[in-house]
Amino acid sequence: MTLKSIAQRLDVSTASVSNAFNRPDQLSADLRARILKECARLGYHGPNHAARSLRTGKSGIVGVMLADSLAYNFKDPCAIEFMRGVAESLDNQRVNLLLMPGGESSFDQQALETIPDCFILYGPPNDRSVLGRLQSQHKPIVAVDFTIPNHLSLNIDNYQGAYEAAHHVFSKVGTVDGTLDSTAVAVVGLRLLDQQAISTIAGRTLFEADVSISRVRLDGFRAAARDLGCALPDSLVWHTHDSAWNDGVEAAELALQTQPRPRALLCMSDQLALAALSVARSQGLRVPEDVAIVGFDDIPAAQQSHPSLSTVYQPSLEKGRLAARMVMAPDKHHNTVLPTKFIVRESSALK
Amino acid sequence: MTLKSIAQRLDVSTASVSNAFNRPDQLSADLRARILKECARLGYHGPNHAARSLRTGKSGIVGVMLADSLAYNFKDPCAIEFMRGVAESLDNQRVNLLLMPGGESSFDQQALETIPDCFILYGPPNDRSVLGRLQSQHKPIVAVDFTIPNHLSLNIDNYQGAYEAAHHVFSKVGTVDGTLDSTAVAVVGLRLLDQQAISTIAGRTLFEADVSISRVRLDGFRAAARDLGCALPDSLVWHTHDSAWNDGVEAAELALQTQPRPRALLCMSDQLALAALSVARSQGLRVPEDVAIVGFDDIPAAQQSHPSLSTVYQPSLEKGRLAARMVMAPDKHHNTVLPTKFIVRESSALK
DNA sequence: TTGAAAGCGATACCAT
DNA sequence: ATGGTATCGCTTTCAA
Repeated sequence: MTLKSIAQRLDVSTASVSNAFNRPDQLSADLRARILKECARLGYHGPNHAARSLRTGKSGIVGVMLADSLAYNFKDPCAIEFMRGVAESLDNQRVNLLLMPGGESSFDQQALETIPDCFILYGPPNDRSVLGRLQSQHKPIVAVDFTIPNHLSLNIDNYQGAYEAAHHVFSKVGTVDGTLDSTAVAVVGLRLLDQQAISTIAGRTLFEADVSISRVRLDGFRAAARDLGCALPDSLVWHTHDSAWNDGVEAAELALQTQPRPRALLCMSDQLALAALSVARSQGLRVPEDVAIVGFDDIPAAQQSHPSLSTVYQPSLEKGRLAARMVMAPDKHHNTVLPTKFIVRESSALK
Repeated sequence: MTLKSIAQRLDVSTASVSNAFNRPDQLSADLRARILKECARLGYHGPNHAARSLRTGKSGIVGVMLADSLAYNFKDPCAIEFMRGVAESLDNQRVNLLLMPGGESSFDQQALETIPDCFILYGPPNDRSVLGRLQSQHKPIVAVDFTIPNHLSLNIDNYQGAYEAAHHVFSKVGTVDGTLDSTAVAVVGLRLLDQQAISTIAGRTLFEADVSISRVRLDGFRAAARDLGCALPDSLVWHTHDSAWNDGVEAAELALQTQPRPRALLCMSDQLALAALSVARSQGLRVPEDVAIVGFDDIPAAQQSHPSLSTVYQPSLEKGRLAARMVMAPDKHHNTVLPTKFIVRESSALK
């Protein structure tokens, strides 16, 4: 069943059949009705996507490229909220969404990259080469949570959120009996270094702030400490590669092993913080009395945990919605930074 | 940059360039290396997907059609786990995934349906007409959580899980002082009727068991009650249209309003049960002492709630993995029913 | 091993 | 308002 065969059967031109589907104003209502009716009867359900796309150069699909594998992102509550926001905006515009992994890409994968009309990049793709490829297509691109020169970007105010969180924590536990305590606060960081292993950042080279949101968060932490006259030694800042439960557990165990034991843990994601919470509990530590714990993101589970988690709220859903709107109408938008907000809950509620 | 222009620049045939990408054995290693190198230099990143797909009739994409909108499914923990499973299997095979909404579809949407090489249908599509359209394409289809004649299907044992859950609940609260109590248990059901409004099923026409997994669960509940000599009156079985928080709250409020108040709530999803939990709490009811609550699915939040939620575990992740494997190799698979298992936790832990 | 050419299914220009 | 036809970029058969 092709458009052509339909045209022959009805003894009209292919153009008319095509127009019946795509440009109702180009033919009489009568003819259009007849064509559409016959198509339904013969089981022709409309133009083939590949052919139409080849001819028009458009696909009606927005590509959402994730930083790494799809499976990983389906485990990340922030990514899920983000995708939900994108889906919501796109649904409204009757546009479709192709999820693309940002890992190493074979030739077959690369062919995929030619499908979408525009791209939302959720974080810098693991495979750095895709960036150049996408740019060479000259299609709209929106970078989320990072920046690409000469393209729209959408970020959140990591610095401010981190600053507020750290300010709160340091002012609670940064001094002991009025004297500065440089061992009071440890950080469970995420992707601060270019390594898989969990370790402190002491003596290592950090990612720069322009490529790593974690680095920005760390800078926020540090600034708050400094402004309060406190210190945040590198030897108390831990790096993890993934935000997965196991990494959080391992890093939290190491962090809480330090002598003297830190009185607070600043975590760079709620997932890490939740894992830390469970480590603290299993070590018989009271939260927040023995150790305060603060997260980042404000995923749904943060409110539901016990104790509930103090954290930095970021508007993941709204970020997704906006990213979709931006990429659909790039000319009507500017680079944007969405606000974040520190939320005090039980896990840091020291008097 | 097209394959043809590359061929001209290098003074070779288009066939050779194509072969360089697709069939290394069809040309000398030297020539291939030269072609690939020049492509990289000139910024040709491989064949255009639409053209290749038009020509070969394959796309390297698996379509995952959800029952309704994408946004709705990104809110459903089961759907997310399922998609994660699919993504995991597909990642391994270097195949890609196109998420497709199963709601009402415009012509543009219908064009999308011609892209994938095969389809996973996660629940019966809201728009019933897509089923016929997909079938007429003669591509592999796997139906998940429902059945299509002459196509592979993958289900879970809803009946057994529901039976176990209800058996547990009725044997705890089904009799009072040794006499049968037909008001002991209410059901918060999901999509039992073809209506949006929340109501009991008394006097209404239920979906049949072959199109509604909820109906199967209800049948399991009923059978367990019957086997224990108890009753499950239609007037205590509530229907909701969505598994969203608000629906759960509303249905639970109505259910708990019945006089005498039910001693247990059998909910058809954990989302509904969690909402019921919160209703019970806000009414000052103790769970499980005043009212026991049981869910279905065993989403992650079920263990984390307080009290933790008794529920029927279903292997959503594994279901996704298997669905992907089935659709990629339909001949090697048969219709499958995955087991479910009732898990007792605190919300029904009556002695 | 390489090249020429047909054709995948649709669109849109240009005639009529 | 309708029809004829070149063309989108690529794959693949067949011949050289």
